[in-house]
Amino acid sequence: MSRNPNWFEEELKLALELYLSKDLQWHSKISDSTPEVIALSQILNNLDLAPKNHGKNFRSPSSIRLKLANFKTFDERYNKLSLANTGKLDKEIWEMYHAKYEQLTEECLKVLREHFKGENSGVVREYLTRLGMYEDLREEFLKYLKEVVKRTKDFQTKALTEKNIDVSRVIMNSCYDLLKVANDFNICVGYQKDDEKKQIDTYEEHAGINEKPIKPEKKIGRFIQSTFTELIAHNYLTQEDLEFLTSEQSCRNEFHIGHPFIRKVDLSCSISDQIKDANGYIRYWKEPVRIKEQEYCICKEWYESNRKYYTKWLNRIKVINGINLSKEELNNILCYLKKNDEENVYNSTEKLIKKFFYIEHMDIILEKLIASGILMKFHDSVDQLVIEDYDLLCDIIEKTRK
DNA sequence: ACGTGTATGCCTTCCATCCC
DNA sequence: GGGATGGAAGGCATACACGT
Repeated sequence: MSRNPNWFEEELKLALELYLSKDLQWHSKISDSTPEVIALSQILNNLDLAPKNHGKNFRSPSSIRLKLANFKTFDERYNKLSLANTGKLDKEIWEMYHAKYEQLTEECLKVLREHFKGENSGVVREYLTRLGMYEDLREEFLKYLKEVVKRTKDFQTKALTEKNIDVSRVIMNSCYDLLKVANDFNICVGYQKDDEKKQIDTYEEHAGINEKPIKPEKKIGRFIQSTFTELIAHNYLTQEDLEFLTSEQSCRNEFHIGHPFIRKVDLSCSISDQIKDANGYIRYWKEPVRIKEQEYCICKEWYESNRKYYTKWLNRIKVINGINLSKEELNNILCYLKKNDEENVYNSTEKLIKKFFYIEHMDIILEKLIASGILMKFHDSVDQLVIEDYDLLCDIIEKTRK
């Protein structure tokens, strides 16, 4: 591949302008993805000075960074040499302009007006605006845009407490539209990166009244790994649970998966064969977990359709094994809650503590029932506790029955 | 010299197809 | 229709090449 041409005087002026406009901290953190570096690269690629049919690496962000590093060599603010082998012209341009930034800016504007032939959108426009190519109304506009976004978000928060679900939905959708327009504008003027756009998308799925914005769920595999490790860390699994999880039939019934949830492994032998099924296909994650002095591998064959079964089991384990109560006592509390619910009698923290005065730390137990999703505080009130997951409640009553 | 791009291989996730 | 099976595709870490 032919070598890129040496830097032209005009290009060096633009590079030096960027160099001088930034502080030492900025220089210490630049990379090929720094917006100003990208912008300058795009500008240099669109000067009519650039040779036709130049290679794709012509004045790439990497080369811009290198040129900036070259200027660093001359900079007295750095007490050590940055890069040797700087160009002769680099030195000349540095000597000519490093103490005359205002004059350099004028020169750069002249270069751009005469030689820049490219598009001026996004980061490039921002860069040119900084140099004074355009009047900057952007700053002013962005200030108002920020205020609009802030107020829109306030509306969203208020919509969460709106009692009429249809009204809530209409407000949420309108807010969503507004935020999307603001977001698109921010991206268009290079104020926000493309990947930050996702934050707005989560609002689209918002269901309305009394529900938190829906966050994208962890992928099933990661979800299993993180929550199961949490159970192990809290020592929630009993010997009986472990036997259940190593049984193919039990796991098929409970989780609808085709392999035992966990499989005992022998660390003295190679693990690679122990994570395979009878046909030699890998069905377990290779990193074993340690539970009660025994190593186990976790089944990796989880699909999104299994999530509901696993979550149900997980919540049950968290309540039954995570609340320090006998099954009988837990059953009493849950039956009482169920009965009240059926008779439209409301529950409150105070009332339940009073009723179960003989159980220690009833307040903590109620918090755990809320955390597990069985109960919820209606409109964040401690005075009114309602059943959030009736099925889970009944499921646990069934499991704790004598 | 060093950050970035690319290739590689292993591991994980998910999909298409088969079979009961 | 739904579970079992095989394998494709995706994800990720790592090594290495590249540019200047």
